[in-house]
Amino acid sequence: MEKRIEVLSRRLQGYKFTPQRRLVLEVFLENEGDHLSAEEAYNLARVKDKDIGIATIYRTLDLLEEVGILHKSDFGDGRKRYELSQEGQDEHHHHHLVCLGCRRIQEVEEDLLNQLEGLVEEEKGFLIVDHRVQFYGYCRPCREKERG
Amino acid sequence: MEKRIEVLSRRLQGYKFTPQRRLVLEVFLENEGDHLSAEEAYNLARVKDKDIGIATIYRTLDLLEEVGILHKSDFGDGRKRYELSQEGQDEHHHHHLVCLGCRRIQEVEEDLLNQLEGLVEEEKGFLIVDHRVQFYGYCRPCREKERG
DNA sequence: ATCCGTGCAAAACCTTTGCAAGGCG
DNA sequence: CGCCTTGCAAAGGTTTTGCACGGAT
Repeated sequence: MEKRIEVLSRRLQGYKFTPQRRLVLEVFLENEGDHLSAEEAYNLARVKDKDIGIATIYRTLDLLEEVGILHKSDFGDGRKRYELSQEGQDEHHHHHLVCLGCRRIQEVEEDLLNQLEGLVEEEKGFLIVDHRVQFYGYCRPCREKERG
Repeated sequence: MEKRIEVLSRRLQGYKFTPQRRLVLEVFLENEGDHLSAEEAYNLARVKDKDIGIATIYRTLDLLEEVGILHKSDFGDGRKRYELSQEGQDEHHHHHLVCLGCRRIQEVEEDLLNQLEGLVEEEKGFLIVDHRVQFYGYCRPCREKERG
């Protein structure tokens, strides 16, 4: 954990690695795989530093996204969400499963969209630089609970 | 146009077909294919009725979505957008091209996602009931302007 | 008279910004 | 000192809500 924080913090060259910024980073490392909203990150951070401000959270999220540590998403629930960027991933292939039951978000790895993208570029002359794919439905636990 | 309005208005059974609601419907019919935000719809509606209120627009958009006349989307630009639902379309297959240059949104018809959806359901046990696919990039006019 | 729908203004919600104070080289 | 960062509070942008008025049944 210490090691990972240290490695990630190197991307903050030119910016100070303040206790608050470190704290936000910790929160995301401790909740890896989660897609946290600013408020959620704020609440988690406040457990360790009750004086941290929400504005600092927003500013830190912006910063961490700018340097590529976090990735911002929007699932249409009225707030932006952030997740730890996967190392070595080219930042372009994100598929999310948004459960309409529990609102949990999981990821899918496959990228079968490439052929579709090729078609679109060819037919529409539209140069694709990013895409967003979200599936809405019900995850296995929610489906089982429903049946139960 | 009159005919289409009359047909669509039948879906409002149980609700009054007021002049304001009719006006909002007209705006969407006259701008078919566009993805209008509440404010845009408001401005277009005000041309014909300068006294219409923004709250009425919001309430009407909700209502028209509820009865299936409009479809709501969120392209991550901080406001919800509405488009006329396509007749006979099962409301499930929307692909959008969001131009990062001019912010115009166009649609793609193909649905090559079915196979991907099948895979997801099989592997993750996630029952998909809707999806959102958005491509971000540059449309042909913007690319040509760039080159010029 | 009763509903429902409207317009206005206020509130709500998430996010950003201004600013004075703090931290640290 | 000078610069960056912080926390607070205020402001901003979008959407929702409370409320009294008004029109239609």
